[in-house]
Amino acid sequence: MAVTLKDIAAEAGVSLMTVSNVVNGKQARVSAATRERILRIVKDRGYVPSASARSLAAKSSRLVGLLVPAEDRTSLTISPHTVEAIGTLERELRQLDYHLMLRGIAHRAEITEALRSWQLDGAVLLGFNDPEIDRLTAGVVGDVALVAMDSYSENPLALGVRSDDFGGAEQAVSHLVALGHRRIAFAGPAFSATGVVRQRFEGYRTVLEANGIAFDQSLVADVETTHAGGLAYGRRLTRERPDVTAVFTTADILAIGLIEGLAAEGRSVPGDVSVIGYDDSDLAVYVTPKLTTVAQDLPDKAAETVRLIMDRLAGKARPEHHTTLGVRLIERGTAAPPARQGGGAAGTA
Amino acid sequence: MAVTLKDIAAEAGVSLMTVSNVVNGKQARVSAATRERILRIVKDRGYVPSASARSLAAKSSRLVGLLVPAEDRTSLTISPHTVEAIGTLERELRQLDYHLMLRGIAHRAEITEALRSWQLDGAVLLGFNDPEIDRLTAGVVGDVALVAMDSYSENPLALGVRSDDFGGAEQAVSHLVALGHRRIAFAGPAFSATGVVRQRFEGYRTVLEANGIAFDQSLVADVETTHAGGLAYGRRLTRERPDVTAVFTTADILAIGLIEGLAAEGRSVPGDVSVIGYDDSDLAVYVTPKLTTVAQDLPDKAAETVRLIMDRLAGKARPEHHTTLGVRLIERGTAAPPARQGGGAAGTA
DNA sequence: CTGAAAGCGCTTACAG
DNA sequence: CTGAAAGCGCTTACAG
Repeated sequence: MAVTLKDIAAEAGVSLMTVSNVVNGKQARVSAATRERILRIVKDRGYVPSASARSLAAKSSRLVGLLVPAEDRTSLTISPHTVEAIGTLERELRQLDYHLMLRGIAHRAEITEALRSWQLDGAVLLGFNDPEIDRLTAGVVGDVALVAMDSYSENPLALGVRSDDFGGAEQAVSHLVALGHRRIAFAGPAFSATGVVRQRFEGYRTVLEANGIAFDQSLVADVETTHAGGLAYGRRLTRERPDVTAVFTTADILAIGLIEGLAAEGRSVPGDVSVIGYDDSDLAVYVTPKLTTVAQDLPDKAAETVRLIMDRLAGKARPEHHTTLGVRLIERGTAAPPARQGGGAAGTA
Repeated sequence: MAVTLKDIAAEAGVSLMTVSNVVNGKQARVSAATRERILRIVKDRGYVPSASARSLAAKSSRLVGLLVPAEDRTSLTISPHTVEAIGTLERELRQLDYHLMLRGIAHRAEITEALRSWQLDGAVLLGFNDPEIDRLTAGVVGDVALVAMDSYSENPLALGVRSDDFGGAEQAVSHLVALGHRRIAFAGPAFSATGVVRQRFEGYRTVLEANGIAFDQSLVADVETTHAGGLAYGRRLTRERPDVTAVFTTADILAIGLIEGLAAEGRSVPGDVSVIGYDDSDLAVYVTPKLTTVAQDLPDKAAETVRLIMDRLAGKARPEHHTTLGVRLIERGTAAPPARQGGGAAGTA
């Protein structure tokens, strides 16, 4: 078997405890000489502490879960925009000597199971919507340090970290208005009373109002956050609302599909229609023209998430409010003045 | 604290052991009546077994590591093409009641550490290159069930699962030759004697030879697998080798950058130059024209990876050979006959 | 500054 | 079919 604390203790001629203290860096409790000798042996023998023994004996597992919704027999849907978060989460945790367990959640009970079975110190909820988070009770999550990314739930059991979705929408739509657009559509997935998409919608509506543009419910489109969703919407929009000169979307991928759908109907971007995306994913610069979009700092969001978890673990009080990170509009090539507004592109070039 | 085996045993009036047997489904050892009674209580009390206690006592942790190379202070580089694999890996494992631990590896010693500290039953190596895998010794990895994805290493310590890279290149380059191309470049990252890129290169070279096309070393370009890498290469290629009419690339992202670089120099795809990508990532259909590319079945690869690990855990003999999965060329819009070959596009339209 | 004891929640032989 | 004992490798009080 692998070498254990006992082996090291025997070789060093000290007790288990002393080795344990040294390994865990409780310096004050061991003389420098002893410490160095033990560290030598630990290194020579290639001792690696047993995490399961440690979790069992201590109250801490040094394990954080990354919980992601998943259909039962289905793979995790990891959107391109969450991938980046995963990598950063892992790094931040690794640097603090924590480990990341990735777990798909098909039923709510699996949250409890994941948390309890591995005695997770904390967990981040990625991709759950607000109603799901609202429903979390102490019975389900115990008192694990929980952080929900992109949540607007007021459930005190799960701290929220998100970016300024309302402000992002404001920036995007203001930009469109400043360019001269008046008939601006909103395209995103169905939303409820709360959540990321709702916030962006409110930002959109607020800017319209502030600029004296009447809100038109028929300009709000329920579009799935996929390329196909955007594409279908682009065609539909051309047929049903050729008067629309700009669209604010809730995701780059949707915006890119939209642009293709528009093109399929002979309408160019930004010549005939301006389009603004959201996320500033890598994709945004791979397409032509490059996408004007709202950028959020994912690494920053992930780092903040880890910080919140660590604060909670360190026994700090729960913060009063959610954490909101800034966003900014990245102007590229898909938003322009409504020069040739209306009609198809075919005869206008 | 949470409810334990002991609590259940007490409530059911049986021994710890009996509950343990029931929970672990060792049916033969407990009467049906007792079993049902225990199961009831387990459910009512919401008992969740402690994974750390179990790993400590048993020889199995039911934990599989996903080890990914990572610079020290850097996030994991999760290429879009590996993301899909992660999701599928998680699902397959979850269905078998295993868990996935995601771990970035900065130094080789961290592999040992990850494996030993959590007593991982198995691990998949994702994104390591062949020389790194060659260097793995029993001292580093013990006898954990190890599977390296996309590896051509002959190291018996890490079984390999990959797709038919040689064949994929053959299909792509044959297609180009059939279209009438003779000056076909190869663009991919630097490669050594073995590995994925080397295989694709050999496939490329083999097809050229089979068709009586002299191999030209100056047509083999060392290009980083990024959009920027492809873009720079596109510009360079136009200036230095305007006679090239087709490029076979080792990644979609590189191909997309290449197309943009070509366009920046006034050359169109596929009008002036044909381009074939690799991976059939989502990206491939987001760009215009849609990318002709070689598709590999990532979910299948992930499933096969899990199967190999489980076989090893079940004590089956190590397979004789690596597992190789099929690939296929997806013809879309970036490969066409070399109609207007040579020169820039500006005056040829 | 260092140590002996108890215990974390399980499973593994081994008895009956 | 069921149980009492030992032990997995640690940490946590508590003594000295």
